[in-house]
Amino acid sequence: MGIVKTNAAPPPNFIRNIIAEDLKANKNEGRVHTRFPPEPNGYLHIGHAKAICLNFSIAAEFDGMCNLRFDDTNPTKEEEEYTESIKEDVRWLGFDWEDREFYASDYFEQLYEYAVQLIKDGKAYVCDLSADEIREYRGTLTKPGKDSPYRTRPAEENLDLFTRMRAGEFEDGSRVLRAKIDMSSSNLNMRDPVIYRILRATHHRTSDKWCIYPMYDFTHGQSDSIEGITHSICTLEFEDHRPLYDWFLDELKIFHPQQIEFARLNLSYTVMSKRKLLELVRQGVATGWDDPRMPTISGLRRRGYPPESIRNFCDRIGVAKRDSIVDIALLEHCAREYLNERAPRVMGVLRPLRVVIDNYPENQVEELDAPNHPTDTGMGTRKVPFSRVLYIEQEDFLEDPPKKYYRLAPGREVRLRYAYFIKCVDVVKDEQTGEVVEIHCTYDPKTRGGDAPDGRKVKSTLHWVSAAHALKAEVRLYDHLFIKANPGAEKDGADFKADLNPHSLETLTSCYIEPGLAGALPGSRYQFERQGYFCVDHVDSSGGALVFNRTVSLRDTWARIQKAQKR
RNA sequence: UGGGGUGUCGUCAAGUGGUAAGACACGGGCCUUUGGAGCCCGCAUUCGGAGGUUCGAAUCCUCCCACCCCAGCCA
Repeated sequence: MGIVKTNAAPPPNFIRNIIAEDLKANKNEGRVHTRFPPEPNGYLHIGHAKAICLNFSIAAEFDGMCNLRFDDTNPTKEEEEYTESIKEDVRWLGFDWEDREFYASDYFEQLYEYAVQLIKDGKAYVCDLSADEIREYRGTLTKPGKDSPYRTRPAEENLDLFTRMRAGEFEDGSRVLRAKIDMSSSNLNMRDPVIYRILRATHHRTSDKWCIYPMYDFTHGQSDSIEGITHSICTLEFEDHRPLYDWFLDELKIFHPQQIEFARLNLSYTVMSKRKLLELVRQGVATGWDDPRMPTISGLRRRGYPPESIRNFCDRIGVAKRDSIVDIALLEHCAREYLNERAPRVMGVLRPLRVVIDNYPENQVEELDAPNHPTDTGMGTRKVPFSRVLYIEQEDFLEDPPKKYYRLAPGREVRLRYAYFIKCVDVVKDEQTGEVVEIHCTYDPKTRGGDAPDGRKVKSTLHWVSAAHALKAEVRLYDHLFIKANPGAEKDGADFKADLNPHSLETLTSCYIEPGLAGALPGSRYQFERQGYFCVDHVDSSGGALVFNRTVSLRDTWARIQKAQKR
């Protein structure tokens, strides 16, 4: 079957309903066969993930199959690099197309034969009009087009010309093969569409074998037909093309898949078109397709999103026909939900503040026990070293705390997670700037492990790290790529890049993490307690130098309280 | 102003003539050695609008309005 066992059955949607009905009516002898048909001209993004999950999970649900097929009909835009990345991404998402890896270019010979068949049937003709002329003859949305003077060429002449097009006798763009349909159709796709063009470009798979290439519209439906696809699921913009695909299939008298269209995914605070994504990459706004701020699969992977969380997201957003923008908060929620269960807990201080425990013996080091997960005891425990000099988070100490601030302040006692209660007794400031550079505390030896035998409570628990033992690390904090939910949508013709978030990346280079993280594997994911989920960057972590990408922060109630207080 | 689509909570989205699921977000409470997690509660008298049919309409009919897609030898 070729499908990874994923979540429970995804929720129903109109496409599944249609297929269920078809099955009930024994259409296609009860066979369900889908396909994911990317063009290898860019990297996959989360919108593609929606299509991938839909096609593969439908196949799984109805005991069918799902093919991977590259729609590689335009050699000027397509590259090997892209097909490799696409395969990697689909695999990483957890899907398996087994031996059904196909290319539209596999069908070039067959497609050529189909074209010949159309010519012989008087349903296609070679047109000598230039591109500009074809555009003129096409008419407009409100005005019908007019027939090409070459429309009435006899079949034998068309056949001869088409053969010679293939043989390379004519210049690029000098002639074209067109379907003979209806120049006055209200559907522009039916106004004698071009189905073959002369194009001398080296194809990444067929090399220089061809100098004519079929158009997508002449390729897609027939490729589905050849593969026996029962349900061709695609996005809304192809709804207008369906009559054309139907026309080809009917004229050619070949197996007729059923096309069903759904709305593509839009996510708030990002962009999803390959064109825009490519622009961000080319102009260096993003460091590459796999920049962790990108909505690409490779970007999300590098950011630390587990594939399970993406699949779950795709199940939850539903499938429908209306244009919509899904709140990116749902994606983030899916990551938190999965990671909360699976990510080992660890302590890391992002913006260190030095803490000296005055009454702790100078050279003493204790190895304290810390569970790797608050509820899943199966994840075991680890030792964390504690000593006289520690680092805590700068924001966890305030000399003059506002109302509802529970953390450390002069004279106040808090708990260091898995360690001791400490009380702040002194503050050292920079004489020039007045900035707090170090604080002094005392600890209560009787609170080892974090509980006071006398039952006294503290209002907060802080994460920490032993200065002498901590590892230095770089941490990259990410925020939404754009400051607008729908970038570039405010005013007409506005450049979407005007809405870029200037603070989408914050790099922290002097973070301290607990020593147990030494040798953490690239791609491994942790929760830094009280901070968020982090993933070891597999590109920039090298040798002993660890670089962490923040996947998502934890929900931050304190931040919300602060926001409310400001208002 | 041609054709094809779509309009249900802040955001997604079920619902297909029997009286508005669910999720995220948001608000409140409980609990807590992560201000995390978890648990509980609240959150559309109303389905783009106006008429009509019906005992009964988000669902059927009529008209209107808004938004999206199409004039590549791109996919």
